This record gives sequence, C-alpha cells and structure tokens, in this order.
Amino acid sequence: MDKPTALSIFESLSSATRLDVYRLLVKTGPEGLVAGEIGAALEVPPTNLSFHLKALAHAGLVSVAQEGRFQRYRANMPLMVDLIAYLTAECCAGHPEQCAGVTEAGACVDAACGSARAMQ
Amino acid sequence: MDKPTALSIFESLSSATRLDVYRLLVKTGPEGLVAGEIGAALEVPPTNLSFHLKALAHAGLVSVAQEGRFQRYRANMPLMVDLIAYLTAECCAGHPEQCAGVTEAGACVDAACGSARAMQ
DNA sequence: TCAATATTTCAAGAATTGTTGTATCATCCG
DNA sequence: CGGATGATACAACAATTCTTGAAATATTGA
Repeated sequence: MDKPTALSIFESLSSATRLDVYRLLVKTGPEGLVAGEIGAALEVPPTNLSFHLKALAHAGLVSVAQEGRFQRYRANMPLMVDLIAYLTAECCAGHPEQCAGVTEAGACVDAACGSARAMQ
Repeated sequence: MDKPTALSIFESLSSATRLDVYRLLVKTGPEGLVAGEIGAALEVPPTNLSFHLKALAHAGLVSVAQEGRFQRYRANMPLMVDLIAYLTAECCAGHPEQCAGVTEAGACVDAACGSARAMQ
C-alpha cells in the first residue's frame, strides 16, 4: 500500500453513493451484484451509477466480471485490510514507546475481524 | 458509528494534504504537534492548513488542545478502529455462510494491530 | 502597554467532482 | 437478421471543494 493508493481509496468512499454501493457489496458477499441490481437497490440512475462504479473499480475496492451483457461487481475486502495496516503501521512500528495512548487500536482485532476469523 | 460519521471520515482523508496531516500525527503519537509544526513539516501555508485541520477535527479524526497561543493536534486512533468495524461488521454478521471468500480479512489482526497489541 | 507571534475567519476566485441526457457498444432472444 | 436490453462513453452544466490573501483574535514577552 502506497500513499496514492490509500488516497484513491478514501476518495472513492468519500461519496455517499459510492459508500452505499461498497457497503451493499460488502453486505452481499462473494456472490456480488450486477450493475442493474445495484442501481435498483440504491435508486441511482444507470449513467450515474456507472460513473461511481468505475471510480470504485479503479481504486480496486470492487472487482468486475462480465457475465454476458451483465457486469457483476464484488467488494474487494482484503484491500480495506491493507489500508488499515498502512494507516496504523507507522505509529507503533517507529516509536513503540509513544503508543501508550493508542493501544485501544487492539480492539480492532475483535471488533472488525472477530467473526471472520472465527470461520477460518 | 453511523453512515454520516463514516462518510465524514472518508471525506476528511480524501485530500492529500489531510491524509499527510493525519499520517504525520499518527506517526508522532500521543504527544501530537502544534499547528505551526505541522505546517513546517508539510510545507502547507497557515491559512490552508487551518482549513484542513478544521475538517479533520470536525470529523473527529484529530483532537485539539489549546496551549497558550498554540493549538496542539493529536490523531484519534480509536475512531479509525471504529470505522473498520463499521465497514466489516455487516459482511460476516448478517450472512456468515457467504464470507468464505473474504476471510483474508482476518489478516488485519496481525498486520494492523499486532504491534499495538503486543504492548498491552 | 505595545509589538510580535500563532492561529483562525472570511471572502473571492480557481479547480475539481458530481449529475444528467444523448449516443454508442455489445449481448441476448425472437 | 433485427429489435430489445444492460451497461458504458462522452459532453455540458451544476455543485462542491480547495487555495489564497487580507483582516481579526488571542496570547506572549519586552
């Protein structure tokens, strides 16, 4: 993860429409949704949805797979994981002695990933 | 964490300047930095920096403490942790059986929080 | 008190991003 | 083949955000 990548992820999710799309795809899981289903669920016009899906795909937050004349989109969860690693890595790595006040970050282990880990 | 809060976090970090500021503060740790130090480190003019710091503070990503005529800023790490929990919670919580393809998310445990947890 | 310093507020213009309609491309099905 | 459908590309306009300079506020130290 480098800075431009992190920036493009944040830019992608800084729009209400795109955040809705991403969350819908996260919620849907590995089966994903085709563009039309997303548009119907969120009531976004096709042209506009295509614009936002393109941005999400370009940032790598979603993947696209063609199915006949449909385009199926899926959330790319590992990228979000990488993003967090990128943001938190410098803190404790460089100056561990300064991190006393931010150790609550350990909570992410269970809050964010607990259920996923339990399945492995 | 609700949607408007998540959105405001992403909006805050979708600017290169603000991402730089936030990362600098994360790196600096609990002691934080006063506005002038941030501006000097990143070469951002005071007026512009103030604009971006206000946005970060409004989103809750940084806290401010007045010290005489200085304003000391610190990164709010726990909020980032909450954000991840918000984004990943729906996936595995609602339909655990669909999460087979995204279990790599468990990696965040060690990648992002390993060093912080080791200190507790 | 007075000048200097640290930071913020405000207003204006510049730059970027979001939205919409029309046109286009590719695929499916009769 | 040819019409219908799903989705995207392009262009124009609207809306938002960013940047900058001048002015204001508050604090410090001589």
